[in-house]
Amino acid sequence: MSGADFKIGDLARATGTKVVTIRYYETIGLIAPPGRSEANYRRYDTAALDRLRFIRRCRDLGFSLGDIRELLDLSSETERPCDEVNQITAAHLAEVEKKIADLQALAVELRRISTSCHGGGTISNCRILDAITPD
Amino acid sequence: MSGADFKIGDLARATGTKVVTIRYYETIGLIAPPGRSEANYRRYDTAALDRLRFIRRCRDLGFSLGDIRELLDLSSETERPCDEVNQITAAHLAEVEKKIADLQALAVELRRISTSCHGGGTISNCRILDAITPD
DNA sequence: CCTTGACCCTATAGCGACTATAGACCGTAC
DNA sequence: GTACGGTCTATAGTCGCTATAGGGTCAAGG
Repeated sequence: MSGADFKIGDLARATGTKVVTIRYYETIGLIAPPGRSEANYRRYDTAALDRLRFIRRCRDLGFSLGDIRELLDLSSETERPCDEVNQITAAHLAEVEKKIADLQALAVELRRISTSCHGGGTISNCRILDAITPD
Repeated sequence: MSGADFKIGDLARATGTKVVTIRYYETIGLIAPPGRSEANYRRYDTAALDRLRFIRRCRDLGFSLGDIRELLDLSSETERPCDEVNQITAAHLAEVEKKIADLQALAVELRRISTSCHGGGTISNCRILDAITPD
């Protein structure tokens, strides 16, 4: 069935996650403690691989571990309405868009500040520090 | 000279910084420990106010406390070349621009994922979860 | 004079999402 | 047998705060 049998390092390579991070996900209960080998090594099956891949993908999309926990919980309650998933996604998108807007405003200011330096001067007549200084 | 005499709460209000944050800046050595009143209250002068205002402004511009420390150190070494200030600013700008690009790529994906939901379904046939799931 | 309330003090722990370190065990190739 | 890479646990550190507990100080009002 869920045939293959991975050590934590295999899982790490297969998902692009660091070994310590996988163990961290276990300690916070995001993934279940797997079985152990004779030598007390963690042994994962393909279900664990799929779950971790999903988690990684969500992290790449910028979801928080809290969001991911909700998405994983929802994904197993097949009768709940899909709307809840969409709400999480939409809220996250809104956050990302806000962050972009904030950073763009920041970049405008930083460019203005940066161009105020025309090189060669000393700190004592530094235009950048003037530009940063309030008033 | 540096006439006025502020309690920490006054400084907080004047700069839009929380009291605990000011004390935190003191513990990490970003601002110097000020004098104390009879009752052991911190007492700040206008130089401290200016320094904290500068720090706040830099934080609003997204500089790390490490960067701010360097900027403050540089600002007192009046004979050093201004280039070092510009380098810090330029590096920060580059980071901000990279973050914007990353977030924009993310937003594109999230919008694609979000529009795959057409409402009313249940988790079992949720297109969003499909869209997030790798492969 | 006493109480109330707003302010101040220190010390410590917690947040998110890891990352780093120390010290030990396991398993295979030479 | 020993060197190397992988695994184990436990603990502390990162960044920039924020929260909590348990006090002391001070001015105004009753």
